[in-house]
Amino acid sequence: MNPLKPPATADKLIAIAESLFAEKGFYGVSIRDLAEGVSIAKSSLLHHFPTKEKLYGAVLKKLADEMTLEVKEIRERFPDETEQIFQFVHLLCHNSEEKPNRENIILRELLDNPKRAEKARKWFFADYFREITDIIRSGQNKGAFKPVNPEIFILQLLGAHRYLIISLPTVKQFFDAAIYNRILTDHHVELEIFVRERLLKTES
Amino acid sequence: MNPLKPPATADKLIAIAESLFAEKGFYGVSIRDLAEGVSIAKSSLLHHFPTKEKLYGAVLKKLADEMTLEVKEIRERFPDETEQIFQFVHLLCHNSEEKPNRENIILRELLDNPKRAEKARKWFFADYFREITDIIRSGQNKGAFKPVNPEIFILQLLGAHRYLIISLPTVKQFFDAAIYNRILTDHHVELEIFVRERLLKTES
DNA sequence: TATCCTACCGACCGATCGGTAGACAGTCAA
DNA sequence: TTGACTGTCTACCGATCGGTCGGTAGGATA
Repeated sequence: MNPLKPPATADKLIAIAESLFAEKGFYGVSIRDLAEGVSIAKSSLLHHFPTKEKLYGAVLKKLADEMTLEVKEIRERFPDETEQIFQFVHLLCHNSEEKPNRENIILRELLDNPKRAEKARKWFFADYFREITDIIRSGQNKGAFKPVNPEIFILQLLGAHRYLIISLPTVKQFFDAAIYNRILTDHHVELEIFVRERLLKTES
Repeated sequence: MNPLKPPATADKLIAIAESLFAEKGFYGVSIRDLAEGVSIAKSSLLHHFPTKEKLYGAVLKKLADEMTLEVKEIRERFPDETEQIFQFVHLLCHNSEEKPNRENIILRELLDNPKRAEKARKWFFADYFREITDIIRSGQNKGAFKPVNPEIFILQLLGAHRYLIISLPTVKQFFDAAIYNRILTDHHVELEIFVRERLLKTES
């Protein structure tokens, strides 16, 4: 709780929870598994996070905060919206290699959220989604982007990326082994082409 | 088991299982829930499907068979690959309204499959995926399609669609209520534009 | 010294999990 | 009429679930 010197145990719990929830989903992981993952007793886990739901929420919040910050940094560092959107595509592809758990957890949350929404759970990724669509709106206001629906465009862009990422372990058998290493780079190029053709008004 | 006169109970179990697994995932549904859903005792369910896994597998097989058949019918009915791929996009959007459970189950299976693959589980949607990518390869052989990677192209197309569909319940708050009814049609149009720009060699 | 707080523990709780065993009624063929 | 088979039931099993309980060690405060 103390932001100056946070106890390492809570952070370790969030880390192992991110990994296990990504792999098996909320119901597929027990708090016993999580406690054993950081070598403490189950009741000690419940001292830090009084319910399993609270720990899951902490994982979502940490992910959402990180991702929102990344987009905000792009918007501050690059003044041009065209540059911003290509940096965002680069960020997507980069993070899928560096932090592969993210895509799994986000998709699981999208699948489960409507059911949990009854309990007045907030959607943790609302700020993140708003930041990205704001890039589109800003570029459209300056006349640089075509008048696509920002939300639909971003959902299709995120979907084209995330679906491929989570499918790779399953469908990689369909790819020739020789070209398998090029899939991610080819995919990255395809996403950039998609952005260029559907969003940019001027061809370079 | 008897194909001539299948007992209605097994079919009802598959139907309720499709609905509940789509909503809550494999671990989020108990065989008690499923049995109660068709008003029989839990042990009666286990008479028809000796394990929960077997029932889940039956659901996946039924979905995969239906979807593969739909694509095959398109390929038989329309000789032109360009027509086939647009019919396929239409099928995607149409089924998301008619059979909304499908997208959820398929995405959950993609998320969980790598873990279950250790048990030598086959991937039920392999034929389906092969049928669609074959459309691309066939069109490329005839010179009608650009030389995109068929698997990457289809994964991006499926992803752009399915991700938006499963996101809608969560993100619809971001859409203006007045245009909410137009989302699915706008999305359909965008998918067609994506296919036209990335796949077709000739512009109409 | 006395008190409080944080982090942790083992033991235990009621509920539910997937799955088994055995009985019973209906159907149908020998 | 008998016997096999099918579909259903109640009762039960050991294991595990998320969570509570009382208590302890140690450091900070007074």
